[in-house]
Amino acid sequence: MNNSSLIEDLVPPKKRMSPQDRERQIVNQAIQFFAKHGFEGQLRFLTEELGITHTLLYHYFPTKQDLIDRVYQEVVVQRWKPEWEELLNDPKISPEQKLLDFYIDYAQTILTFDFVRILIFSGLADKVISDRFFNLLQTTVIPKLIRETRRYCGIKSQKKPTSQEIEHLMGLHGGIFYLGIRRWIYGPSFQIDMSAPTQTDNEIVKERVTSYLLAAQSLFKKET
Amino acid sequence: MNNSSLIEDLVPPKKRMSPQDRERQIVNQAIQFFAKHGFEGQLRFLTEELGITHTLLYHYFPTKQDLIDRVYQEVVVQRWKPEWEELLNDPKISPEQKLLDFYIDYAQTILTFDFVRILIFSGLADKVISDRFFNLLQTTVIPKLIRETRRYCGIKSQKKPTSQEIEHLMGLHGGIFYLGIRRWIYGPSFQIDMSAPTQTDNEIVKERVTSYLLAAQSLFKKET
DNA sequence: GCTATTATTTAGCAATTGGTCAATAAGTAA
DNA sequence: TTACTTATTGACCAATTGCTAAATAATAGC
Repeated sequence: MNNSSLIEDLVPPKKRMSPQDRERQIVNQAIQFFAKHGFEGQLRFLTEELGITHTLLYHYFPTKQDLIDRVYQEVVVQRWKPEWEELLNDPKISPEQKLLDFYIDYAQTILTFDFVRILIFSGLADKVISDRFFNLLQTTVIPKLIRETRRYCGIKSQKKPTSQEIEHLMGLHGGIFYLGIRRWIYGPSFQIDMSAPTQTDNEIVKERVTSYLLAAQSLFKKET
Repeated sequence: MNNSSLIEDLVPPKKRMSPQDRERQIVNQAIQFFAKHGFEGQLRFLTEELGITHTLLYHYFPTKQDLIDRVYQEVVVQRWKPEWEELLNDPKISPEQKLLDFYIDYAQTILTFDFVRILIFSGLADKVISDRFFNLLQTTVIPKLIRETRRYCGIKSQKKPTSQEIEHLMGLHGGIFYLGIRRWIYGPSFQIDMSAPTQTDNEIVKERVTSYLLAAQSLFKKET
């Protein structure tokens, strides 16, 4: 009963919360919840974790889809960085440095538990959010990445990317995304022996980008 | 009513089927069904597709889990080819040819709608089947692939694979698996422009393996 | 045709699940 | 204290879902 007891301070306050705080709390928990269980997870379990009744959840999000849409927004849409395009257009940076800087930041941004799993859950189900994300990729950074690859290889062509160039880039792209799949979907069963010294994500990304450029040179230099 | 009419022959017979045929029919449909909707798909919809009552399904598979286990077996476990190990141990084949032959057949084997999606669904959920599959990978082909990579690079070391070697291989492995993710999970939204000439899967795999070996040489030759 | 077997269906149950509505009680301003 | 707003809850609902038991009907063997 005594709200000022020390023990009570360790427990999240059960009193009335301001709508903003409560909504924030719900969304944060929902992100972790849906990333873990998928969008078919039962809302009653989510509210159980939150320590509220499921009725209160419906007060903030009238339908389950409303909550899902909000989670999509926060996890995927808002995570896209417009500065990636600026970086790739910066004339003061060399092609290899651009690719490296981009993929290191890209990897750090998307290789998280909630992003990887929610993107995959979306792809398996309605594809709404994965579509939007990949549209961004295809229309913005991919053409620039290929332009920089050509520049690195000393190719002058202004033609639109060939399927071979895109596929080669997808090899790199997939190799990096696969880090997230191993870590957040397959889980600990597919981890490398941890007793030996392991590389950091940045080191791994760097080696993949370097390998990509090296192979690009030998694949494309004969052309034009 | 006339069972011998030509039209009837085009429609699957609705009569009593032998237990073996019926079971086969159920399993085949269940594979496609679970691959499409995940393991939370409702059995009533599956039986609807089959044109039978859901009660009959329970006659053949007493619980849903029994059916799921059977699907796992057919799609993932039985798809593993023991001859992959033989191929990689064949002394008459060059390292690059081995890697190429292996990954071309591996890609053809696993880059299917049902395999890719069921493996991912499993990884997102209980991980039972993805664990088993990756254990096979880690204990059988991966060490051999790295041994052949070393041989290709002219490295004599007998030490167990380093994390750098494994990670480099994972770059290739992920790049190939990503083909399946793009095709069967993200779907048509992330397909390359089809108006231009595209590469076949075999051509793509070949270029990735070649790139992998080329990069391996420059990554590892300085050692030992 | 007759009968025994069994593939298949009809009817239904208990638990679950997304969602509703009126009642309650914690703050706030007077 | 009192009145008022509203965050929060308890009780409930219709549809769904994995699963069961008894009834039905198609087939094979005699």
